[in-house]
Amino acid sequence: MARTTGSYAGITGPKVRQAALRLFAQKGYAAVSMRAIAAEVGVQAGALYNYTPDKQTLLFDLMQSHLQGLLGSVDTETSGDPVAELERFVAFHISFHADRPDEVFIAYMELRNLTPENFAQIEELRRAYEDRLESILRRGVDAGAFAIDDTKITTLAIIAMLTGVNTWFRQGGRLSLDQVVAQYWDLVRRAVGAG
Amino acid sequence: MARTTGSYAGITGPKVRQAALRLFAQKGYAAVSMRAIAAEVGVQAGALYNYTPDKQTLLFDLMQSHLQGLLGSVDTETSGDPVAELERFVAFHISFHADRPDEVFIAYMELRNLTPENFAQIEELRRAYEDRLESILRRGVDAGAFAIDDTKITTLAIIAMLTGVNTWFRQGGRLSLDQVVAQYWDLVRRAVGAG
DNA sequence: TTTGCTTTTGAACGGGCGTTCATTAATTTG
DNA sequence: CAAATTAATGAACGCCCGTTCAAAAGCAAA
Repeated sequence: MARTTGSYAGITGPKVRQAALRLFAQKGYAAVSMRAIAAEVGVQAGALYNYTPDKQTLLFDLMQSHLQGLLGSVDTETSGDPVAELERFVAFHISFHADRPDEVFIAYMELRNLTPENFAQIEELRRAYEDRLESILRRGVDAGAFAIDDTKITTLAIIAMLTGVNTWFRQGGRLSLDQVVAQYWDLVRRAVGAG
Repeated sequence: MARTTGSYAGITGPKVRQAALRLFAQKGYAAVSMRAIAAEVGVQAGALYNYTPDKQTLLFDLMQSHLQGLLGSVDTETSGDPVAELERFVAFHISFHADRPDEVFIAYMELRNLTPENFAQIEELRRAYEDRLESILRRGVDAGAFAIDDTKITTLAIIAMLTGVNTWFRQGGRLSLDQVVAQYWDLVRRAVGAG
């Protein structure tokens, strides 16, 4: 046998990414073999190399896509109202992450499985995202809207708190996403001393 | 060769645990071989099986010890002053975790590498710890000291925020541990509406 | 219908994996 | 000093790993 009936790169390619995403999130990068990914796609291991040069790049591409999507979706315009901007950020972060649990899990858990060069690139994207939040906080402090000692620490604290939602939130659970967002906005709003 | 000069179970045993701890934290459970742990200890792979029945149990024991230490060290007495109890909890959590970065990392990152039975046991310990915080929050709400909508969510949000310290805090960095504790206590105190 | 391109197979490569165990050396016990 | 116990070796077990590649089959264009 060789090429199989109905096989197209435009179909198999995305399937490979989806299978890798699911399995990496579920079992971890190191615990997932290329043969396991291939089995999930319904193909032999060798065929995966039509879609990625190697396993490491497959991981890196998944992380990079996720973070680029995150950076591309977060609001960047300044309204002059830091409180409103912060509220928007909180709602955006929780919603975006809740929609992509596997991507988020991988982006946080598999950093140590990146080569140093790939790690540096991913870290840069993450830092750029954190900077978006810190910029809101700084402008809020300057405007007298927030009472914060250290914007860097507060940035990291808020992001850790918000990302933590993904460890327990499930669609269809006790609380709707809107309710969760409202709860966390309450916590964040008061933590930064706004209102 | 066989038994080596100066070899004692009381020395090799802890070495095995330390090596596994360090390597699991650095590279991840699945990416660390028994041979790599043995090399770190300075022994052949077969000798490890004098100290653990298998690799899985080695991981489980590390997690269990950590969480039992956590539960055994957290303050359990109720003072009647929920604000003071919460402040104590924040300081304890940050300090205890800052002293044990490898244990914390493993306890959060390697959950998916536990067998279902082992996972259930670890989860029970974690939940018991979370319950300590939630109990403080509930008593504070009852006493009118805190303004919180949902104590369960607030518990998870606070723990995620505090544990996040471990992703960036390093001894000898820009901030001392006391400064970090003070910053986070500010954030938490205001988030729960105390003072 | 032939040609050329795309896609996959399946075998093979060298190597590492967790674990077991007979053997042996170091140490303690009597 | 002899016997018993402890702690390690090192080879072996069967198996899985990431990756490569010649060969073959499906498909599109002429």
